[in-house]
Amino acid sequence: MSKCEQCIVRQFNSLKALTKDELIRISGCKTSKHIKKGELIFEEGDTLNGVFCIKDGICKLSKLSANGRDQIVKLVVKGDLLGQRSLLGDESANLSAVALNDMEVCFIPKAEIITDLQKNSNFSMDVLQQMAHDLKSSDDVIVNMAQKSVKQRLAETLLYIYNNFGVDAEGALNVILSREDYANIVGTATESAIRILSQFKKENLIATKGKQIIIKDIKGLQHIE
Amino acid sequence: MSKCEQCIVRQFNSLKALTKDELIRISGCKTSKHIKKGELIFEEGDTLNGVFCIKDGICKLSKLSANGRDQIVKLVVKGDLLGQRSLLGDESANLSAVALNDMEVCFIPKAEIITDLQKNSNFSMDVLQQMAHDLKSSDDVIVNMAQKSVKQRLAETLLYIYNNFGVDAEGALNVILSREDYANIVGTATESAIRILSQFKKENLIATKGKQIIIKDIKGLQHIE
DNA sequence: TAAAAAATATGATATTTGTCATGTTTTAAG
DNA sequence: CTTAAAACATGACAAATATCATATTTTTTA
Repeated sequence: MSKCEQCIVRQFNSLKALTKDELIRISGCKTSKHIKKGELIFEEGDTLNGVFCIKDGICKLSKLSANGRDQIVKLVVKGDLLGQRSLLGDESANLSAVALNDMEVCFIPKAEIITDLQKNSNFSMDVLQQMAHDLKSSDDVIVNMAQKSVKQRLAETLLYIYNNFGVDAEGALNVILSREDYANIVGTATESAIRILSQFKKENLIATKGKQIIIKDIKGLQHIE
Repeated sequence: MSKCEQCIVRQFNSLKALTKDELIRISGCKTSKHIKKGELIFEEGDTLNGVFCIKDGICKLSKLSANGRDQIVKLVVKGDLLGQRSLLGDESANLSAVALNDMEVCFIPKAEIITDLQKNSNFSMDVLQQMAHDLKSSDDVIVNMAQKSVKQRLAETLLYIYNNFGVDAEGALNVILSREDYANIVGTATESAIRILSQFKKENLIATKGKQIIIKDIKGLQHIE
């Protein structure tokens, strides 16, 4: 079993604010887990007894809407922590988490995190900052959802993925999503997402090869409409 | 000048977790402010050097979208704290705050809050819980924006105001918003908001008298579409 | 590998929502 | 109190988006 105090991933999240001793203690009670593509990590309504630290892979956080459609609220990557909110609020999970590719995650029991939050103010301040930042992003997403067209939102989603997750050797986006996933991020019908992607392709903004998407004209995508 | 340690309002927010000594110290450096209806409290991009504690009144938090329209992200009431996020993230304000009626607010300098967050873990845990809860609400708003029709969102907004801000002696909503404000909450054109409110009136879901709105059929509004 | 299932694609059409125009009512200012 | 400005209201039409139908392609399963 790998050790937290030697894990590079923690540099990307609030765990970096923990002391060596705290990390060693966490290391002793954490569990590692391999999760396959498509697998459910937790579901809306589940009680989470700890947080997940993503060592590798990507997953989507989504919520079932009253009309029966899934809304993807966030993509979570290597280095992110998952489930702090439910833990802090002492509420059941508000979102479901599903792996988009094979993942490596560590599970840290609730009690450990709470203890450290109470004792180490560097840690709690870091978590607070992280959450303040998340709240700001959420507000921005709300504004985009409310004020921008489906076409603009889809273009921004492509650029978001491009900027945050990068491309492979052929220039294709590293995150592979189905058209349905794109529709569920943007909040539209799957057919609409397919149609708009086809249109982007005709207009030479992107190129596609199966599920792979290559961004060809960043400025064009930035200036939709 | 009133004293924080005797102020009832603090029971509604995280300041309740402060000790008596901390409250007395804050009391000594806070400033009170009267804000008139329609006045700007702070604007997107402003640097906030503290937080506002709302003693009385209601204000709207909004953000200017790229298309030039304001999106109202949240309504803030008596007891709420305003501006923690910008303070924590050390970023400029992401939203503008405008008073919807006459307000009484106290301004607490940044340094005081930060000190208490670092020294009093009860306080920081309470703020963390509050933010976790806010993040959950934000996710719910995103899902609603993305998946529900304008009509449903407007109905939910009316119910939200009804449930959270109550009604006066005649049964009219306590919060008085313009049709434009409603449009900016829901993320639609002002004309569309007006049209839908007219329709609700025809269907006997609400009654209106100028800007006043009386909710007549809660279940009807809950089951739009 | 063949068959079944799922994902992608596209047309036709209905519904929702936005925009522009124009009139009326309410509110604010002098 | 009168007038100007703002807010409200509604019609006509345009644009965006959803829905349903039906192929085609890709992926999965047996």
